[in-house]
Amino acid sequence: MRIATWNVNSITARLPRLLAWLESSGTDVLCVQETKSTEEQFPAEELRAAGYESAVNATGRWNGVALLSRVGLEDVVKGLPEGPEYDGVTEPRAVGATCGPVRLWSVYVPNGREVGHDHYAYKLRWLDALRKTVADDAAGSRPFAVLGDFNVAPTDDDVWDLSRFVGATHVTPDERAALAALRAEGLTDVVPRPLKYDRPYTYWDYRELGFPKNRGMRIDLVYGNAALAGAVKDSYVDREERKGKGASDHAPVVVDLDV
DNA sequence: ATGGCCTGATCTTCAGGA
Repeated sequence: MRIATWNVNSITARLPRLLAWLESSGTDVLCVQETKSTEEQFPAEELRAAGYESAVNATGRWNGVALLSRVGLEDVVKGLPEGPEYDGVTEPRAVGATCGPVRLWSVYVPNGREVGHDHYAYKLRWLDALRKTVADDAAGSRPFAVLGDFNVAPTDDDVWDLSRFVGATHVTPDERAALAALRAEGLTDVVPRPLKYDRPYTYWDYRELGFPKNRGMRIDLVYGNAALAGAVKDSYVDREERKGKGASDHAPVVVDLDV
């Protein structure tokens, strides 16, 4: 079984590439982030024609997440039950479902903007709400994972030049502690192998030739419980999908499971 | 070549991304 996560940066703009990639990669379940769509705009019919059911949590031009599955889609939960609001709004950043033998969450963790910003405090509260939401499944015996754009680089090796991130979000001790607390519930960081160079970056800024210069970050993560992590046969970053015209600024992270 | 982005909506300008 092949599962994957991909921040597509607009599912409408990415639809041709998304459909082509689903077919070429043979992915069974894809966790999608940044749909930048309403649920009405979401291309569920096109995906259904390609063989995928959709579970969508999306409200408009910002955020938006989905689960696409061709192996079943049951017990859908939209949003974190105890998730915090930002500016009085509960943003669409999480959706969970059971897809055949595995239960998965697709998440888009808040960016944080700047250390000390209200959005940064919101990011930390959001990660704690995620931890509480997944604790039971993380400790359970059914294969389970949280996949998505975590907007945190877990280690110093997960950014292309640490000196460029002094004082910035994504690398602070508090953000990394929030990931550690998530792992402490029983989740393992399933680190993919890079297809090129030595580090498995998943995001490269559109600006300043970030991708050609391999100025990347590993912020799209797969956190699996023991049953899922133990079933991993392979995992890689499909950097080929970051190439060319009409690419997202994130590449898919693929995980092959023997389940 | 010493610069260099992309998206959708508020739409020729902006917020947000990280």
